Amino acid sequence: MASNETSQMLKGVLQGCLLILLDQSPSYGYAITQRLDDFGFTDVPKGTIYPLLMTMEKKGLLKSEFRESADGPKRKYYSPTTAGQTAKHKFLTEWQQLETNVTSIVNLEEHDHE
Amino acid sequence: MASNETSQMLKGVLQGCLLILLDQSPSYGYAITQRLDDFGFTDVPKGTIYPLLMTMEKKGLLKSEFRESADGPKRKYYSPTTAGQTAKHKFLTEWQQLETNVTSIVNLEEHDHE
DNA sequence: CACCTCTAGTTTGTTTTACCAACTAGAAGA
DNA sequence: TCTTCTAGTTGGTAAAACAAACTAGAGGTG
Repeated sequence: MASNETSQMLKGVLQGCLLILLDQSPSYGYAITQRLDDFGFTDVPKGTIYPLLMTMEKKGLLKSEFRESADGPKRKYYSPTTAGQTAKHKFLTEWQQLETNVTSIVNLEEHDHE
Repeated sequence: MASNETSQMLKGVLQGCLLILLDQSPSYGYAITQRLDDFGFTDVPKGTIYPLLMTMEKKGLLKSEFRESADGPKRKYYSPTTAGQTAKHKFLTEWQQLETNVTSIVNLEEHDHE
């Protein structure tokens, strides 16, 4: 739970990131948490990831399937539906827009320190 | 209210942006809404901006002062406190972190379309 | 066998924050 | 007088991240 400072800024972004990752390869909650870690999202708690996955499935963005595991309980693999892929593309353009806007404001700040 | 799609992703980001803008030059709610528009945040509703400014003042991040206006009601000018400037710097590093992380995931996606 | 650890998922409730809707009000022009 | 633009406040709602408590399987150690 190291990165709870950026917790508010995560909102909406996490869902988009999951859609991209799961579209690359279907995966399950426990593994996704570890994979997010590789991308700098250190210790996204399971209290965040599991409910999000379930909500996204309810919304019709993801579909899921249980698969047996050799060393532990069953794993619930998620992958994007067609609607999920549409949402993914929507996220990509929205993120780019947000990034552009915020960067232009942040640049104001940086030019002060020259 | 055109950009309510990105509404969730705005969370936490807006406060940081206001701190930067108000540190450049103190301003009041109505004008800030228009200024945000220049940076691509089109039509951030006043139901967002006014309560946010008040909350930030309650938190001690902003201070305010009423000034007369020649053509309308009084204007409440806001500017960052010392705590507000600290929060601004914190936002800058947190935003950079988030941007880096999301970009690395978004890049996965873009490499697929080569 | 009892206990612990790692893996894996669910559920309930809380907090933060953007936003809507309704309201008050001043100044200027038709 | 009425409308429009400017300017701010208040109350309530919805979405999303997160903590905490719970259930469980598999494997190892004392």
